[in-house]
Amino acid sequence: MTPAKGDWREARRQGARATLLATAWEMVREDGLAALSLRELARRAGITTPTVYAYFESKNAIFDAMFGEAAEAFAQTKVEPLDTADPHQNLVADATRFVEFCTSDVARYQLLFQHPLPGFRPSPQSYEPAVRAFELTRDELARNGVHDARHVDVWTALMTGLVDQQISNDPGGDRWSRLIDDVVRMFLAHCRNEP
Amino acid sequence: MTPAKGDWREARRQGARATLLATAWEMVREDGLAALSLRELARRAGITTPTVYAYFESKNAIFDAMFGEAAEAFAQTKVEPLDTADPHQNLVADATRFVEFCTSDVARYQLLFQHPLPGFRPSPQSYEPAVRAFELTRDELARNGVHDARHVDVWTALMTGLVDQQISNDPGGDRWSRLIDDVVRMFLAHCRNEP
DNA sequence: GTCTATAGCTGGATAGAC
DNA sequence: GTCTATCCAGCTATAGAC
Repeated sequence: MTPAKGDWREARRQGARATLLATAWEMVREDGLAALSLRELARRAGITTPTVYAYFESKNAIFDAMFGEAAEAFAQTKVEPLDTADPHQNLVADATRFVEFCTSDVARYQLLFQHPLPGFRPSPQSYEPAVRAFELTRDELARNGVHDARHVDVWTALMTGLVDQQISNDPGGDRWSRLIDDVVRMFLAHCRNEP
Repeated sequence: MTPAKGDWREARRQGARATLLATAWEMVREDGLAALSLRELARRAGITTPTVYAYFESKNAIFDAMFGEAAEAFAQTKVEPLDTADPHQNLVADATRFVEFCTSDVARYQLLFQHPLPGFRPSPQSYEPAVRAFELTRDELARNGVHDARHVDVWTALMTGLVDQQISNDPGGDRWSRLIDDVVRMFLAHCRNEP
């Protein structure tokens, strides 16, 4: 058994890590992923730059931890059960959650689904929750009778397209997110007609 | 009338500018937009850093000129006439050109349609060809009986989604670009059913 | 674990000679 | 227009005292 003293230390350590990550999220939300600097991160957290290295071995280790948090948050959006017994309505709800998840934190979306950081690849551990979450979307589509891999790809393109246009051309608005209903109807009609 | 000597000088100057821009495109294609550095640009072009400032007043001026070239190239994809008399087939051809244009040069696509450079806004002159080109897509949709603004937004989301997934998850392949046919059929059927 | 100090690099931009 | 030389700022990361 680990002694209690060690637990305290470890808890303190994890708390400090969490504080740094929260501060890092603040920064990338304000100025984009590329603008994360360890100096500014340390300054905001009230420590000095070298101390950051007591908690993360490199800048990429910070991004990896952030990626892990983002993937976990994404997986979390899938566990709360959808409300209705109607598969169509559940798919709409799933899409709504997805678009909301992405547009509510653009930096998180970019870190998770685009690859805007040259030289950074998430570790398998950080990546795993995202894969798990994607499987659940496949299940949701299957309950709507959508099994064809091509149709699944059309679905991901549709979701990404709505998010991308919303972020790029109407940030903070709902010009594209309000189209979810139409788009789901269009998609399911298409899959039914061309199985 | 401008004397011939001035014309030579001006032509030389424009040629040097063009060389620098071509080199800049090379660099951003290799390493992304954020990786453009004036030192490296000068090195590759065989001049020194201060000389770059003889042709562009700042780094953002270079990005603006690149944006202008990208917008002009985009407009150019719209002027070659589409082949058939069938509006549906023309829309497919238009979509194919668009996806090809975007996926064949990711950096150009990002510069033109996403906004990945904090602090950079294209000048109106550079932006104008892109607006012109978008109007032509609206016309193409109108010839297919699509007039509703919501439907136009669904169209742009579809195109962006295909491009985005193709770039992010199958670079160099055709996993999403080959879905254009299906997607256009899906879209037009939807617009016909819900006018 | 936290600090001071600093190495070592890269960046955009400018001064001034030629 | 082109150069050398330089300024000033930013960055990641490390050494070593405490």
